[in-house]
Amino acid sequence: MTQATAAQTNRRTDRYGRIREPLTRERILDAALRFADEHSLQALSMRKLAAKLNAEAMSLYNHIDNKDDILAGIADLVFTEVDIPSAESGDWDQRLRNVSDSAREALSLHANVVPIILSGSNRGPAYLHLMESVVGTMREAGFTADMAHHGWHTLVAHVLGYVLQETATPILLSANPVRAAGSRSVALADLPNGDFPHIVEIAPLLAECEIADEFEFGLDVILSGLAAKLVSANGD
Amino acid sequence: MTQATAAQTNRRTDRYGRIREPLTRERILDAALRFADEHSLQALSMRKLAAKLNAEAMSLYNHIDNKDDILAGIADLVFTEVDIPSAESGDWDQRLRNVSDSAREALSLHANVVPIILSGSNRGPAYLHLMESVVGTMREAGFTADMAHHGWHTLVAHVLGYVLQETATPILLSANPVRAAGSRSVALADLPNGDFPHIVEIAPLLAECEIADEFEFGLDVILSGLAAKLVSANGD
DNA sequence: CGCGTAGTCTTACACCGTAAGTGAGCGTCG
DNA sequence: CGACGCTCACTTACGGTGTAAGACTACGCG
Repeated sequence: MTQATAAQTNRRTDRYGRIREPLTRERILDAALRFADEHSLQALSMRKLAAKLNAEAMSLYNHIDNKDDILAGIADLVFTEVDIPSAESGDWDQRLRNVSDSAREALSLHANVVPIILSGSNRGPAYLHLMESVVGTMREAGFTADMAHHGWHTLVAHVLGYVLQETATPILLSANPVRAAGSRSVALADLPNGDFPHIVEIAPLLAECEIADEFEFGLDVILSGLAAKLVSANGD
Repeated sequence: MTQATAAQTNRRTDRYGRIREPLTRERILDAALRFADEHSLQALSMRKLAAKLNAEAMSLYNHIDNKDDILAGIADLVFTEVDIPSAESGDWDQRLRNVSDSAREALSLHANVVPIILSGSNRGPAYLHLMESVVGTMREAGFTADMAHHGWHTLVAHVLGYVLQETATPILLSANPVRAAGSRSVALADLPNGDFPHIVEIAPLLAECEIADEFEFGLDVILSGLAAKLVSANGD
């Protein structure tokens, strides 16, 4: 049963005799991720996704459980793109920095998918692989299991929190107003200066800042904080 | 059950003569938040929300723009519940700690709403008020506008990142499997021990840990990091 | 009284996720 | 070879969604 020949004979023709690549879970998830990247999550529907694959909506269900399955699938696909540093690629803190940067980059590249990841209910193999690597790095660096656990949480919070701001803050700065609970519309441009002096003051910084630099700033804070804990623990 | 007389003049009767409280933006958002808390965001539909208010779906549109407006509204409503410490309530770092804690608590109390907040597109007046207070606290503590800007981002990332994990991690620990990109199902319980030794090692910690403590751990790291930057900046 | 206006309701439309059932093409076996 | 059964894409259908359009009702005011 070689896979190769199996795939070959799996080529089918549609009812009009045209040769067509068979549907696969992989092909579906791939198309779904591309669709989400190009358009938006909201726009991703079974029918439209199927159309991209020259198929009908219901055909997808032969390969995936339901739409949530697709969403979880493309979320994990994103984690697939995170570079996991090899064990010999530097000190523990450098490795953590690298993997954090890579994760941030992967998430940023697929900003539309971020909400799925943020809503949590999807921890696939790629995510677990990443987690294993990070926790392992810390353990090998000498952190106790408890500290590694803390460190993992802190790093995840940092990465997710920043990606979040990266995808979200532009809205605050855009000209179109933001309506909310008080039934009032607010745009940063026309904030009543008297009410929000400090926001107005840092508004230019918000607008022009490289979020990547912000990210690095916070990562520094966290990694040096962790290093300090490591030293003090070893010292005792 | 007699209604409050305050609303007396606004009282209307429906077509069958029954007295009914008139719809308001406030009442709608209130009901929407309660509905989301009790059920889920997915379950929140215009028709069901209207039903809760003894009205029809289309009636809601007299008071709100569209469903997104409702979502943004309840997101901002959550920020309304964050305690903003007064200027005299302690040192800057204590105030930042308090407001961070309060924000985390408010978000945790409305876990179902968190995805809206995380998806970003909603920065209402309550959010701005909160932001103003935090940035103001830092500025008054002596941070430069630039540093306050950094600090704001770091704190937001921390709070959001943690709330996220608080609402998400239980799933990793639950018994039901997680399917993802590789078309494999994974549950923490039956991870192949050889493949993920470090995850397995800290699994009990993940399961039993108080996320609130984790949060405090990271907050310590960040606040002390900020304090260090403040001192060194003043020193120069 | 009659008019304007604000608020609610009914109806309708296009679209959604997906349950159920149909049928075509293939591999396998007698 | 013919017949079976399996895989998989298809069609159809159902109950749900958000919301545009317009009809109706009840109120405040001149």
